[in-house]
Amino acid sequence: MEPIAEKKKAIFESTLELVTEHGFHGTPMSLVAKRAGVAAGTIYHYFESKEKLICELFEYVRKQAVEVVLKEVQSDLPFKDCFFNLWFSLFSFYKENQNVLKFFEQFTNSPYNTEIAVLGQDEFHRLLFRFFERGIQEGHLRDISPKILGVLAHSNIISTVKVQVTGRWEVQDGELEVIPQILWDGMRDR
Amino acid sequence: MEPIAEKKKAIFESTLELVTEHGFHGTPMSLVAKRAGVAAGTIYHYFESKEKLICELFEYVRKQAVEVVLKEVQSDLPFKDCFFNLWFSLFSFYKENQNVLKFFEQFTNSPYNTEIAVLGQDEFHRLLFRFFERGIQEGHLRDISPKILGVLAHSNIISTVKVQVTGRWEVQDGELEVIPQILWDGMRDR
Amino acid sequence: MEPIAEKKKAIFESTLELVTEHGFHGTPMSLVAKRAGVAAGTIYHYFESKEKLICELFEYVRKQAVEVVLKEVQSDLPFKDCFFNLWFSLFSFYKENQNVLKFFEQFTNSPYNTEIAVLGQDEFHRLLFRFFERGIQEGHLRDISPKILGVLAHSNIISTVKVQVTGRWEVQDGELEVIPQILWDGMRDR
Amino acid sequence: MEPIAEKKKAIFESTLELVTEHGFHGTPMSLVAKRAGVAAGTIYHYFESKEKLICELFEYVRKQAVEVVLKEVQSDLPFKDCFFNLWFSLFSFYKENQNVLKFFEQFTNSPYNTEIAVLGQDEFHRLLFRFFERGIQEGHLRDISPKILGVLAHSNIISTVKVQVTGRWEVQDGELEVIPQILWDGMRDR
DNA sequence: CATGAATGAGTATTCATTCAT
DNA sequence: GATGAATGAATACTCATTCAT
Repeated sequence: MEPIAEKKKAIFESTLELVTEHGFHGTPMSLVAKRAGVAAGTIYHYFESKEKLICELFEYVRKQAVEVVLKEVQSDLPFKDCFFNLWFSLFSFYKENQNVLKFFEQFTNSPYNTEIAVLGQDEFHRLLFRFFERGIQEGHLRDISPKILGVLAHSNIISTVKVQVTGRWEVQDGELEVIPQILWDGMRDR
Repeated sequence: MEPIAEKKKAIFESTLELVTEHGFHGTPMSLVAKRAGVAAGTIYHYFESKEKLICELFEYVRKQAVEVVLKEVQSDLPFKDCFFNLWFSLFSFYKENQNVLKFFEQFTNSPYNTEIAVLGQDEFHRLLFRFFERGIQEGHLRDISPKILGVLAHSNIISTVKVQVTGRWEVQDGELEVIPQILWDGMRDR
Repeated sequence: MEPIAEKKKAIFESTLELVTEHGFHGTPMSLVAKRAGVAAGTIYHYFESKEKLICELFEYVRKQAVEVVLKEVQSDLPFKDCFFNLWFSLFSFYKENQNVLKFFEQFTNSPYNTEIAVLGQDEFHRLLFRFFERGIQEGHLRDISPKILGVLAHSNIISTVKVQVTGRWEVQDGELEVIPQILWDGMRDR
Repeated sequence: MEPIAEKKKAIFESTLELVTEHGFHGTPMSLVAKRAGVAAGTIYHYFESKEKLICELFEYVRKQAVEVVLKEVQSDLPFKDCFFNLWFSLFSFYKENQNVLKFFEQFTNSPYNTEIAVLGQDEFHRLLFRFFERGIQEGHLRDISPKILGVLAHSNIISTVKVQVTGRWEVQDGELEVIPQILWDGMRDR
């Protein structure tokens, strides 16, 4: 895989910032170009159209999330440890990359999002679902569709990030650790 | 409270449909007008601008969700029953009004959403948070910020709706009931 | 001549104020209506269209100027006295009705002004020109086209009003009287 | 000073023609573009908005008038000769550029005209007033505010142009020369 | 007579995209 | 590859005018 051209990366970063701040429509190509330090026409050497740019940016950013999941899921630790590690890793990732999170949500609910209409077609969710399948098969989790477990877990993480940011929720000592515990206690087999 | 003018309502419905289908930018006022069966200029008798229309639509739709919550929260049933009733009521509401759900998510992540930047300023969340506060005080739930409990519960419901729709998850017999149970088992005091 | 209906007059006044302040285009009929205290539709009982309203307002206002001229021109005083009286009367009229003056100038240079493309077709200029013709015939003024004398005199008056207002010219004692004197000294026969 | 871009000039010319013919409101940007031979959007590369276009056109055109004045005012001729030269130069300028004259008057009486609310803030009037100040100091003219002398002279010139055009005044032999003479005879010191 | 909701043609402006340099 | 001037289709919004009440 060739390393991403420097300008291409600059365009990605510029787009990410602008879109999370002003939305897709509030982000004209001319602005993307200016902030990336290139000419408007240059963008079209790297991307067919605005739509393609947005979609490729989504792929680009999602890969980062995939890597976070991949690292924890491949570990040899017992399932429960993997589970908690995954929770905290993803939490930290979204917490430290809030514009990535915002971009995901904007994209998901936009008309750009066509391909991924079907859940589980992408690497991120495939990994996630397989992980929860393992948890079921190893007898740690309730025997319910791994899809639902994965989605519940993911939304649990995202909500926690968002409530900390927009909810102005001041986390008390040890309070954060309770949240994945809530999730685990709910999903574990009984 | 005066009843909403017929045309105003038609404009609301038309906007809701179009925006959930094509996004804010993909929804020109001319189309809104045509589908509502009014002239373009007529919209501006009822709404100052497109932005105002979107925001008022949000208020209009949110009220519907508030009523669902209100009904369950005011009941005299024991907390646990309330909890499950609330879960299923909101689930049904979103399931039957999928475009409302989609509109919420689009709006929340759009630049239109300014006022509600702070969680808990609106009636919906106030009710929700108060309900979970009650659960804590009555000793049913873990002693953690009711804000986080409320948000977790809400995202749990929404995710369930979404996974059924976009995840093409075929619910098995009795499988749906497990989900609020997961939530409850996780959050209940121990 | 029937007295002008009260509402019609209110519409005239409202239009005059708004047009002098915001121009023709900056004066929507709805605003005219609101300031006149009538409904938008009511205007169309009195005036065929916006254009007609503007033109009739022009006639209405011009009549006031005509009366000023008429009064001085009909007097039995010697020509020179008439001349100075006319100068001061018109000066006072414009000074005290600055929005009339502004409206005249706006109207004259607007596309509404069609009919009066030819100078001297209207009562105001007819009176003016006849007065200067008398001055020539009586041997007081240079023998040059009375049209040009009339126009020069009128523009002299208007300029004096305008320079006092926009020029922030503080008139010194006796300085104002010099101006018609300048005019007279220039035009008188020699 | 860089030379004005060719397209910018074309836009200026197109605007001048259309505005003098149909007024500001009667001149849509699309027409300006078409007559200038550019695309509608192109105008916005050179001008922020219609308002800016109008205002810059005013500056552009006023410069031409300033140059006419400058040339005559700087001359070493005796004051009286300068006076008559200035009169005829400005007269010719307005006569040959009637749409410039019309544009000036439209602009002056429009809501676009904000800055120049105060007389004498602009180069044109500064030059004019200084010239008449000289005439007073050299003892040629009556000792009255040079502002009023300047404005009277200017309006005298403009009126002459207008009366020739709209008044359908056929100038007789030697008749035109009388007009600046009238002005001079009125203003000269006695 | 009076109202003001409704109309819809008209317009300034934006912005994704192209292409000559 | 890179530029940015030029394009023109698309769209939010205004406002003169009408007409049912």
